[in-house]
Amino acid sequence: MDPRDLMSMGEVTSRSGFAASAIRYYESEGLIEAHRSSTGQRRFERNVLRRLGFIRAASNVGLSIEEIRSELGRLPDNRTPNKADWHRISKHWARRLDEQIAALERLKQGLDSCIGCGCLSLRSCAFSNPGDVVGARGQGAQLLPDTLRRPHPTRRAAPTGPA
Amino acid sequence: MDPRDLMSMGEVTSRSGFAASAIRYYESEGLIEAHRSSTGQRRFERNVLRRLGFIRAASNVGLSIEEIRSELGRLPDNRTPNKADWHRISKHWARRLDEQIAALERLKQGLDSCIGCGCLSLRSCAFSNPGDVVGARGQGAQLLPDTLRRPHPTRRAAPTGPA
DNA sequence: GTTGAAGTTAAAGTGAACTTGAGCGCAAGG
DNA sequence: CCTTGCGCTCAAGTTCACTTTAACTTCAAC
Repeated sequence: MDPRDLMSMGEVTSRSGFAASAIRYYESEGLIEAHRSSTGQRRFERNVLRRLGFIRAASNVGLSIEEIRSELGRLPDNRTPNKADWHRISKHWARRLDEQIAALERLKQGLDSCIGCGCLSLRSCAFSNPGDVVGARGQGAQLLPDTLRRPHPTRRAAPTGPA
Repeated sequence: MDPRDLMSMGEVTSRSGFAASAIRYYESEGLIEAHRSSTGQRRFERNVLRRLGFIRAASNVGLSIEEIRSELGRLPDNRTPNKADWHRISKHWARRLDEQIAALERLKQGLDSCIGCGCLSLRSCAFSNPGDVVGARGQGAQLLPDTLRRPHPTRRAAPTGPA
């Protein structure tokens, strides 16, 4: 690998649109790799741009860093990834998007029938029903999957209420 | 208001499904109100249940506390809100959901045409294009609205890159 | 009267995905 | 040579929507 072909941090930030801090973070998380110059500066191979593109796209679809890491891990490490490789690992995104769309449709459905009637009752209204507390637990389709719930870091499971 | 009609914290947690800490938080944020007993315990009017229902539903749609506060602020404060009031303030949620659905459809479309071809190019691929850096800023439909972008607290605007 | 459950406060903690800041070294251009 | 700016590391800060903890007080039942 001719050092001529390696990119500086500045080049990567301007070509990828990511901040330098984000790029360092991705490196620290093992999503991308960097060589070092003799004086310790990062030097990137061109393929990081493609990886960064994938990272942005995946993150737009809602994947976490953890998930992105594991998807990137499926790339071949003995050769340069080709179209088919990228295609393979992003294939099931369509399914995830379909699920998200379906969830929103369900929510809208509930909105029409429930708020449309002005009830918003905690007891009978599935829309505002906590789902675990009043209804049977885990029964029936959740209105929203976790990926679309505004991710409250500390609210890992549904609120269990006071013991 | 007969104190007989007021509810204790325990009653509200079990009827609403929210944890006591969440209820105190909502009170501190001004989303709900509480009276106090002579010894300092909270006493809630029945209408908080309806408000809490609204809060859960709104939060499922993806509204922030800030937005919920302002929506609740539109309720009449001189009389008990009625069906029409609740209906009015939740009316445009359907539109928001439609926008979210449309955004996901666009994303899926992009996925089909862009990742389908294996390109993922930072230059030509709208799917992974940062949108502000490479493309004209603010032009064209965003693939994802802010409500569906995984909300990175510190990333308020799109990354501006290195000056 | 004693006990345990339920309530109170204020302050600190949580998690993700980064950003910001302090305090450095190094590089390139005039 | 000197400045300007890019780059480095490591630690700490940020946001949101709560939860958890510590240290009490009060209520209800026995």
